[in-house]
Amino acid sequence: MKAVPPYLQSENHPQARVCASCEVRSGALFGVLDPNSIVRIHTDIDDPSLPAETRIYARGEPGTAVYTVRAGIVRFQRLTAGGQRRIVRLAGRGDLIGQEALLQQPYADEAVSCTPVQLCRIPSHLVGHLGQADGTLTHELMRRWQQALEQAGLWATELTSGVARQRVLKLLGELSRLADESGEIWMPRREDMGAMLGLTVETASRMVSQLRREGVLKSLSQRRAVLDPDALARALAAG
Amino acid sequence: MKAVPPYLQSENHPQARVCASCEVRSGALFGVLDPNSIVRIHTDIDDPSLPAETRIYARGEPGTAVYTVRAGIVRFQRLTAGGQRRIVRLAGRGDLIGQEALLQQPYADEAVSCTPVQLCRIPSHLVGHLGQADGTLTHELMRRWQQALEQAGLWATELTSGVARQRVLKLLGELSRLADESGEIWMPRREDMGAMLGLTVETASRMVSQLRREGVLKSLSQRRAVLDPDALARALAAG
DNA sequence: CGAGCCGTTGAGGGGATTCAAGCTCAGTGG
DNA sequence: CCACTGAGCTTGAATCCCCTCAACGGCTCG
Repeated sequence: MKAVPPYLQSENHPQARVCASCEVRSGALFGVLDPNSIVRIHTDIDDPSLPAETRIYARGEPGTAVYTVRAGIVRFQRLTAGGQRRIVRLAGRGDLIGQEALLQQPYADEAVSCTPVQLCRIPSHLVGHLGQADGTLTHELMRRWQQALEQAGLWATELTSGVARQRVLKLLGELSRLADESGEIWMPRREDMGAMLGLTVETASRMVSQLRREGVLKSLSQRRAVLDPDALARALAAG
Repeated sequence: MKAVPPYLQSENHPQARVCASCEVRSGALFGVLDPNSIVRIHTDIDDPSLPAETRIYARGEPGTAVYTVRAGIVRFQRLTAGGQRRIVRLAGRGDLIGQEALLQQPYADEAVSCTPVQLCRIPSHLVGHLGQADGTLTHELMRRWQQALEQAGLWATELTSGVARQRVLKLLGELSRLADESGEIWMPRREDMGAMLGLTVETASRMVSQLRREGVLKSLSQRRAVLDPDALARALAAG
């Protein structure tokens, strides 16, 4: 039988319930802090809900806060030296974004909501000087960093090479891993798919249309779709 | 006037001098540990020199050690689901590789030496449980993680989109940043260039030959070349 | 209902790939 | 010393895939 974490005992505090649910979803990033820290955090963190296509922070902006994604999908993007936009990876429920703020560094990418999102905004000064902070927290943070690096590698290897059809198929696979429990996936705008895969809007559109005709994909609305996992797997295997 | 770090005082120990030079080059990753830790480390670390094209570790292999690159160039690569090799990024002098070992995780990528390399092999158990370790060390480690993530993003944005000529030019720019003080750069095998840029061997070769004819590049040997920085900049700007 | 954005589809051209053939160069052994 | 060898590099020709340019339709919103 698991003991109730200290910060769940103060249920009267309005922020407590938010953090509780957050704890469930994000793997207890701050569940290891001592009660005093938790009380301080409860009073200072914000949990903004943002509409889709809202910029959370810009690349190069001084990093003042780190965020947990409680719901929705966030994209990280950058501008090429040539001025074109590239999406580097996506973050979903439970992911930590803007960690570089904890190092007093400017944000490395621009972060934009792809869907309506619910965040947890934690001012970086609250986490304090990381050296003095609790060891389990820093360990967890490093785990997050490694996870992000792994993700970046996966995107780089799987989504930037091969023919257009394969790239789109692999992206659909990734999107299904970010899906909520409804089984529906978020469908990016064609321009965003292009920026993720290094393709043009037209090519992305052609591939999606083709897959829809083949029954791999069924559109529910402009931004929602359902996949046929078997058909997807078969199409991927067919090379 | 800077005080002599503790581990430099035991100059009689053979490993001490290696670490001293390592400290200079890698930004004092372990310069912050207390003297006792340093002594322990001196006795247990290894500083292997490996020829080119040697695998340092494999993807998925249990991570038992972290390495500092003291000299040479290391590539991180992975296999696509389709079985083709992709190079995700490069590491050079002063970079830390295989950090995931510190989290008791398997290595995320395969690491292979591109040139003869000198490494510093630090068994992960020496760094101990990161939570209990010195705060400055964990802070420095997190900085390294962020640096790797930034690099990965740069590779993803700059080297995987645009026409082949531009990609090769940008790669040359990156290689010049990894160059030693001689002003010569390491020229990858064409197959490796392809794996870095998502191009075929032939296309990579054509682009290099073209740039050589234009005077952007001059080959000294199979694996060494010198760049004309101005010509490179002009070619990049010409779009 | 017009405006604007987004998605779709078509036609044509261009750039990368594919397939194929020489070439260079370092290493080997006669 | 030099032919032999094999791996890597280069170049050519043909094909194909993706990009570019363009037009059109659907949808939302003022």
